Amino acid sequence: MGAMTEKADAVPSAARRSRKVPKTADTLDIDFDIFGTLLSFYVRTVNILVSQDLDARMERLLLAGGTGKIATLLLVGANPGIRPSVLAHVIRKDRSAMGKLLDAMGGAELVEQRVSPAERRARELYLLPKGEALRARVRDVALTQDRDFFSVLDGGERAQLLGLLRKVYGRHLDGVPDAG
Amino acid sequence: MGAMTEKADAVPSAARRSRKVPKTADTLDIDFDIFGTLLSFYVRTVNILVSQDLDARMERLLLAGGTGKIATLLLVGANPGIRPSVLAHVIRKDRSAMGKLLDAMGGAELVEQRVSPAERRARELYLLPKGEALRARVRDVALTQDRDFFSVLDGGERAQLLGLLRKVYGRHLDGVPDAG
DNA sequence: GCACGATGATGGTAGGTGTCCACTATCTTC
DNA sequence: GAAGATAGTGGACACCTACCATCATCGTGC
Repeated sequence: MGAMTEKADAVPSAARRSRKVPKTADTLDIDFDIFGTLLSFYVRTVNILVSQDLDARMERLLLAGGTGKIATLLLVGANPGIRPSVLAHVIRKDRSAMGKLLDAMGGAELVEQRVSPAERRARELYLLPKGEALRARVRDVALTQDRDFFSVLDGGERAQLLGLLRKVYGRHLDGVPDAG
Repeated sequence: MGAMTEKADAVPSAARRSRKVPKTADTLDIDFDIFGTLLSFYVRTVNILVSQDLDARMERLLLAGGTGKIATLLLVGANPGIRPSVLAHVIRKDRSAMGKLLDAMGGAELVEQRVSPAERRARELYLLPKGEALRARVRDVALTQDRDFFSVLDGGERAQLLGLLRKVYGRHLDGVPDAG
């Protein structure tokens, strides 16, 4: 394909590979109106794009879906004993949905729940050996995907974007440390 | 509540209002591991937060859900005659899902589809009077919500975030103009 | 002029996700 | 000891995404 809308890049994302560009209409003269200024539109659409790309790369590791599975592996791995309610809070997931995901991951022998000796209502979460093994691989893929997907940004821009998103996240989520 | 995790802000977001902070566990000493450096995690979580806030503000205007409803109103309004396939592409939505949303919006007398005289396979989209009226109100709410939600950022930071997200968006979506 | 491949839209389906609520066990406060 | 709050569980429901098959239409090549 000529120089038209093709974009040179080394790593095709999942969105790029799927045939999405309409062929018999010009998509280059769209008037975005205020959309061009809405952060929420861009956050949403970039999220869709990065999620599809990440899911495509993870699908052989994680097999089935499970929004929050990656986050759970990584955060439980880094915080053995973390509670479902804390995990749900940090990743902004409904508590009962969190419980269901943990049940599924327990069934897959990735995570186990133990009653907290400090408080018998609460559970502590720990990775099982299969979970530890998967965590290592998920970590590698996640880091690589993040680097590749956002490679259009140079190092300084990447740090800027991270800082700004963290600032927004920190502002809207109570009781969460400044991550990093 | 003391100075603990309460954050001073003028406009409580939907996420802030819902009781999400675990009460009997410390959430401030979480080790984010690599998550603290993953743009994808922040993009995803900020998206959840901003979507919930936006949905809360829009719910009386839009009544039922409809991911893409806001985008459709604004983009069809700004581009009368736009095609479903183009719209789907720009907002990264499955074409058949786009069609279903348009059917629902047609049923609500917000949007109409006309066979394109240029190509009878294609449809052109136009807002109906109810859609135009709703568009005006949705626009106001969207602009206000965006300003309030991202108010932790100053003007320069906001412009930075917008520029960086646009750059990522433009890189991963073929055939889309630099919005703005 | 016709066959074939491509395109735009439509309809159907399956699976996954998010949200909310009721309930139980447990803990704290009065 | 009662009452209210908390952590977790289970169920229900609505919504969303993704994919595929199908049809009408269009463009291209022979």
